Amino acid sequence: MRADARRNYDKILATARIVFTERGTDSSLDEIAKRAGVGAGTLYRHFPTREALVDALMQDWTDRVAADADTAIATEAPARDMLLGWFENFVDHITLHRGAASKICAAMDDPASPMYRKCRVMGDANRRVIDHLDATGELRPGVDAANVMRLVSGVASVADTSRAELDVRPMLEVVVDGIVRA
Amino acid sequence: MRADARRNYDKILATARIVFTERGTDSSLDEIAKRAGVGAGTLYRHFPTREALVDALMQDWTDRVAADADTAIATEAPARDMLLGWFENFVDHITLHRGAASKICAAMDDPASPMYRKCRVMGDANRRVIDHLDATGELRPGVDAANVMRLVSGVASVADTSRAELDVRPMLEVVVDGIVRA
DNA sequence: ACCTGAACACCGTTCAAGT
DNA sequence: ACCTGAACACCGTTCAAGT
Repeated sequence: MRADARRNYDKILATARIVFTERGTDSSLDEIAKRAGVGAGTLYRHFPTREALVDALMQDWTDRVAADADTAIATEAPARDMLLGWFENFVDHITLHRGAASKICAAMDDPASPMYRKCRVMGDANRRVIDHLDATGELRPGVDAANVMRLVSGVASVADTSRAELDVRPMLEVVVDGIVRA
Repeated sequence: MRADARRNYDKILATARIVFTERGTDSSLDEIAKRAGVGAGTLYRHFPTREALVDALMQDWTDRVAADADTAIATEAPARDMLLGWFENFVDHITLHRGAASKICAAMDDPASPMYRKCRVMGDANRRVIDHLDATGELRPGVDAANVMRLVSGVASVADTSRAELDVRPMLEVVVDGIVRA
C-alpha cells in the first residue's frame, strides 16, 4: 500500500470512529469523507460498503470480547454471575456505536456480509463460555450457543434502538435463568 | 372527511399493505404513492411519517394479538407450553412485514412515536398473560412484563433482520425457561 | 496506483398552483 | 378542503480527469 493511501485509510478510519460515536453507524459517509479531508471516491475505494467500514472498526472490540470470554471462564464466581457479567460486557461492546448491534444481528447469519468473520470471532468466544458452562454441568439441556449469541445480540439491539436509556440487566437476567440448569 | 380524501386514504393503505408485504416497511414511499395513483403530497397529508403509515397497518394485528392473549390465558396447557405458544404467535404477527419488528422495538419506549399507542395495546396483552402466570404462582420472582415484551420483540427483530430463515423457537424456549418458576 | 470532485440516481419532503 | 407534481435537499455511488 502506497504511503498516501495508507495515510488516507487511517484518516478515514479515525474520522469514522469519531462520527460513528457522535451520531451512530448510519451517519452520512459523505460527511466522514469531508471531515477526513478526502474525496468521496477515496472512501469508497477503501471501504466499498458501510459494513466494510463498520467491520474495520470492529477489530478493536472483537479482541476485547475474546479477552472477556477468557476472564469469564477463569472466574470463580457462580455460573449465574459469571454469565451475567459476560453478557453485560458483550452488550456494552457491541452497543459502543449506535446502530452497530442490529448490523451485527444481521451479519451474524449472513456469510456474505463483510462483518461475518468478526461475528464468528465473537460467536466463538461466546461458544467457549457456553461450552465451559456445559463442562461444569450447569448448562440447561438443549441450549445452543448460536442461539444464545442471537438472543444476547437481540437484547443489545433493543437497547441500542430504543430512545429510552434502557437497563439491559433485567432482560439479561431472564436469559441467564433460561440458560443455567434449573 | 371528504369522499375523495377517504378514497385516497384507503387506496394508500391498501397499496402500502401490498408493498410492505412484498418489500418490507422500508420500501420507497414514492413507489407506494405512484402505485396507489396519488401524488406524493397526498400520501404525506394522510401519513406525515413512515411510522404513521406502519401504525395504520398495525391496527389489524393488534386486535389479533389481544385475542391471542385471551386464548393463551384460557388454555389448560402447562405454563411453559402456554407461554411458548403466545410468544410464537406474537413474533409471527410483528414480523408480518419485514422491518416492522425493529420499528416496534424502537416505538415501545418512545411515547412520541406514532406507533406508541398500539405498542401499548400489545404490551397490555402481554402483561395480562404474565399477570396470569403470576396469579397461578408460576412466574419467576423479579420478572417484569415490560422486559418480557422487550425481550420477545428483540427475538422477533433478530429473526426479521436476519438473512437466514431463522427458527425462533429455540430462542423463545430459553426466554420461557427464564420466566417460569424454577 | 491512487486521488479528486463533479455528475448521476434515488428518495423523502415541501409547496405553489389547480380543482 | 383536498390534490397534483414539480422543485428542492440530501445522500450514496460512479467515473473521467488529474497527479
